Amino acid sequence: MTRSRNTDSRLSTSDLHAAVSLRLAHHDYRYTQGRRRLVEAILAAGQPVTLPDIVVAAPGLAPSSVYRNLDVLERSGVVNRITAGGDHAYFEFAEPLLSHHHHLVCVDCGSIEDVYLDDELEASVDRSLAEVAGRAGFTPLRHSLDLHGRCAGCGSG
Amino acid sequence: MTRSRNTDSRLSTSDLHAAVSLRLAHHDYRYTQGRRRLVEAILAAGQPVTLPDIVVAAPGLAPSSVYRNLDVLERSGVVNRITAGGDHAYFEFAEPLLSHHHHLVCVDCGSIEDVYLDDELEASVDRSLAEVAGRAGFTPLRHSLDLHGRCAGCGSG
DNA sequence: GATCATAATGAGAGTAAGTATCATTCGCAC
DNA sequence: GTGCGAATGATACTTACTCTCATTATGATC
Repeated sequence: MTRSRNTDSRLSTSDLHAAVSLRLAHHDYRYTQGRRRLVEAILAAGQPVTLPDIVVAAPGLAPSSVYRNLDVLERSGVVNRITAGGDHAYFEFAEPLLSHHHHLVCVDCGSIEDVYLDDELEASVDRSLAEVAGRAGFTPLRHSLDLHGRCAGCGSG
Repeated sequence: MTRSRNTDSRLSTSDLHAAVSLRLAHHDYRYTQGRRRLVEAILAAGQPVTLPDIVVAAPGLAPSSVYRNLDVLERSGVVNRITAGGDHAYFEFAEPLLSHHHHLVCVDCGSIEDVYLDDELEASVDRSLAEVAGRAGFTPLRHSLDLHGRCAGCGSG
């Protein structure tokens, strides 16, 4: 298990709840018990999770509510949806609740791990993307840079 | 409509068919009439397309066969599947049938446009990704660098 | 703390992208 | 031309996700 900046970049639980509450309030959403438990399930995972992951980790949560609330959290900028091609979408905290990072996506098992690149490269990427976006009349919101391959568990087969 | 290197980076139709035929043969697949028409529909689009795009453009093709054949083409390295979160997956020719590029993904309408970055930046990205992949015991196959935002048609709203 | 308007919940029905099935047809080798 | 295995395509199926709606929780106001 590689130790990444992931662990360090997390807010404390109380800070996280405060930040989430603020963002939900800004969109006129309530921070209910179910949403709090959902946020804690994602926090506890420490990596991108699918709906089944969440329901297993927090059996009291109804799948339909989890789907609905993941949508609410995404709309409020609390959570990002990662659609990497597997059966399920993955969810993780959005910036700046989790600092800017990218993903190692395993083409075999579908697992997703967070990785961090140095700021200089990120800046170059943003500059280049801004340039090509400008040419296309495209308004950038965020970029995603994922590495697809085989995770340590699945081997290089 | 922005003019990109997209148009220039395409092979001629006959070269494309030859390359596809080779790749299919290498995987013991036949290059049938239906697969040929599918390839031509993707070529004619000149950008990533969904299954409905293909079926509309080539009404003679049966959806079930198109799905199956897109799978065959993906397995043979002819086509890449892009899952960007919309309702449908997008398909386009894989490298080197189409030269290495990235995507502008519209968060409103879901459309995907190809863009090209300079080789120096690509090299830096690859170096950095190789480094973090190595630390995680991850075997890289390819990277995807997509810019999410709003396309010229959807505005900055 | 009680009341109330409104939002959230959750069980289940519904939707639709994509896959599996299988009898028929096609393509290639001989 | 014959024959065998692969490809086709209509259809049934699977399943991730969404919608519905009666019930319940939430937070503001008194």
